Amino acid sequence: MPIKLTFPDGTVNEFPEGTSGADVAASIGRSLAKAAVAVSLDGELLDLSRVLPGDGPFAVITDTTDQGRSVIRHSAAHVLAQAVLDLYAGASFAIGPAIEDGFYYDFDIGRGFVPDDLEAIEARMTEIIAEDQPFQRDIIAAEEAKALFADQPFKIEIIEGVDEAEGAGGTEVSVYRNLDFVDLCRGPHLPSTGRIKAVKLLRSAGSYWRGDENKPQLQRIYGTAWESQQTLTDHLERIEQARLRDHRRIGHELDLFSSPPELGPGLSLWHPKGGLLRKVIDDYSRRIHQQYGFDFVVTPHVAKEQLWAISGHLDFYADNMYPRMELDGEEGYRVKPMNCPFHVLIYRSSARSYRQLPIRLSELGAVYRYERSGTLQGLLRVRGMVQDDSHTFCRRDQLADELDRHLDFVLAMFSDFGFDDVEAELSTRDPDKWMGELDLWDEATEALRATLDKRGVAYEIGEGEAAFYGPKIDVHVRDALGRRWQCSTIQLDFNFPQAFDLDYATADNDRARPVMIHCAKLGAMERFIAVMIEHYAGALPAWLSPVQATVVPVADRHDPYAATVVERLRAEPIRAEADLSDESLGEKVRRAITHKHPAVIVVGDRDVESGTVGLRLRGETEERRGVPLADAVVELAALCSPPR
RNA sequence: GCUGGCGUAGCUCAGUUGGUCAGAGCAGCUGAUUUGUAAUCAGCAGGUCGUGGGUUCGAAUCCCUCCGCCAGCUCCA
Repeated sequence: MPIKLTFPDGTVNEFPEGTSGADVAASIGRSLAKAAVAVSLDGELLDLSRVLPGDGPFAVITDTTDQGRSVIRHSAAHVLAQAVLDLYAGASFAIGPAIEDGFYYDFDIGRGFVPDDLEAIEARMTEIIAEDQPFQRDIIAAEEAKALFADQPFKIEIIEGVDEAEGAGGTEVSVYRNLDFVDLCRGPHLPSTGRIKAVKLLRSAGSYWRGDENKPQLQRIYGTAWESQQTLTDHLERIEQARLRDHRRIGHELDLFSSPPELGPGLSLWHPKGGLLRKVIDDYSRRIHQQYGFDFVVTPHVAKEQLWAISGHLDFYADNMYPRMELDGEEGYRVKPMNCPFHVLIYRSSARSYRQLPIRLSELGAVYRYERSGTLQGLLRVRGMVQDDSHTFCRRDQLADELDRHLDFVLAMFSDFGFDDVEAELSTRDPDKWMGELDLWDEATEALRATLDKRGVAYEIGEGEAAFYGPKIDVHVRDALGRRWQCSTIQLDFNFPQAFDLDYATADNDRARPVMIHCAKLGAMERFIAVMIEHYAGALPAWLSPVQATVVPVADRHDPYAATVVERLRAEPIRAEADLSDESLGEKVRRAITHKHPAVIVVGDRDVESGTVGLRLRGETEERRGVPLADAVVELAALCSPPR
């Protein structure tokens, strides 16, 4: 019986029974057949050589698509495992998927891999690829597979766990062979190893079996594979570009902050330029919080340990808190890892009425968390940070509107900072770990979903990912290099109102419990600034630049005029500085440009005479001479004005 | 915390069978230069080669400890 395939263009084509994906690709065109790495039938990816089992929507997966590359990388992972098993007697192998931009495979060879190992492995992989070994798919009984992998404990565990993702399911499992190497795998794979045109091993690192730190530690090798040497080279170039944008590097070059070893890991010092940047962001933050109806509060850095017991932090967060401080004749104190208990105490400081709600308490609060040493990462993960934190207390009937307001706020804020590409994750109730009322959870989760839909934000659902005390939305921004960073979180909290027995008087003069929304907008200032630096490669938007204009006199005799220009700009106010150092003009211009100053203003004889300046904005390769000072001021004022 | 890597002047780095190996560029300081848009010239100064042990006639170079940093795992703003 012929099979009917629906092509991506909507046409339905008939093929005789026994037709393979490769046959179909060849019937469409030679170049397509050449670029094909797999096919998809009814949403399922199949090897090119597989006989198509039935009708359905059909597409050829080519090697330049994400899906195609993932097939290449998956096959490369197999070749990696093959090479490691060849080279290291007694090695066991675990799992090896394709990941974004590459692949990895986890092994146990009784020790770690060192760089020389990677070199040897990559050389062996190159041989296997040159041999162009065909990948061959087999379905075998689970019992047979267990015999086949008798000396491979991780594979046995996968088979016994009938892990579909690894090709095991029920009584049968699929395996892929090339030469004498065989691996459990769902597929699909390239027709042969020779189709891996470019591969490179990048690094090794420890990883835990099943991602569980209580299970054995394996050695993971990361690599990347591409359809051509050129795309591999381009990828490596992108990695290098990312390295050049590293906020630690740029932060030092622009003299924004430092983290000297004497200070302690995860702590940072903000130098004058960085301090100014912080101030600009703080000022902005206060303005927009005010516009969205938040009130400002200030709370201390430490509190009695008992407070953290009531809040539940000692039960659930103690591992991330700095240890107790002993004081003579007093109970212990703890440094705050969060601001919530304080804001709750402020709410509770007087009797609340339904008329007062919602109450939105906001604070740029410095918090300290004892993060495990291995997790620290520049300013992206620190132990001391300032959060733009808020806690909103509202009635249940106000919840949907409040959530919508919070999300609107967050989106407006990111947009002001130049991040328009945002994605969210909606975390829902963990059926085994939750507290409170079921219908409130459902209502709140629906409200979160509705506001995401209303604002048109793309989101994924993290089923069961919510903390026990409430569902949440995490908002991620995508930077110029396509990397995703989590910044905001909008989180319902059903625990605090109960733990602190919060209430308000209803219209009927009953007592009701308020709902609480915890929200960090930019998140941690340290992280957000790091993300911005990498996003903009240090060239921050003018309104954020610590120095907005550098005035360069051509010769000493122009210094007084330069000072006048600076004064005029500062009156705007524009953050301007004159460079009166004993350097050549070219050097001063270069210095201003490499320090990413948004505007360079050069003044010489002609400017002094006619009240003009030479203006060169960031990104412009040519200067504009003879611009009247007044015009330049207007232009720069517009350029440098904050969005709110 | 775990695995691997790294740690030489403020910064970027050279220094590989352990024996003038303590160097370069940039930054800094001093002097000269007064310049019209991405590096003016010269001189000077600057490091107990992360820390503490050990091996050796001799260690930046080999071994161990600790500290810090980087990549990843786990976790997460």
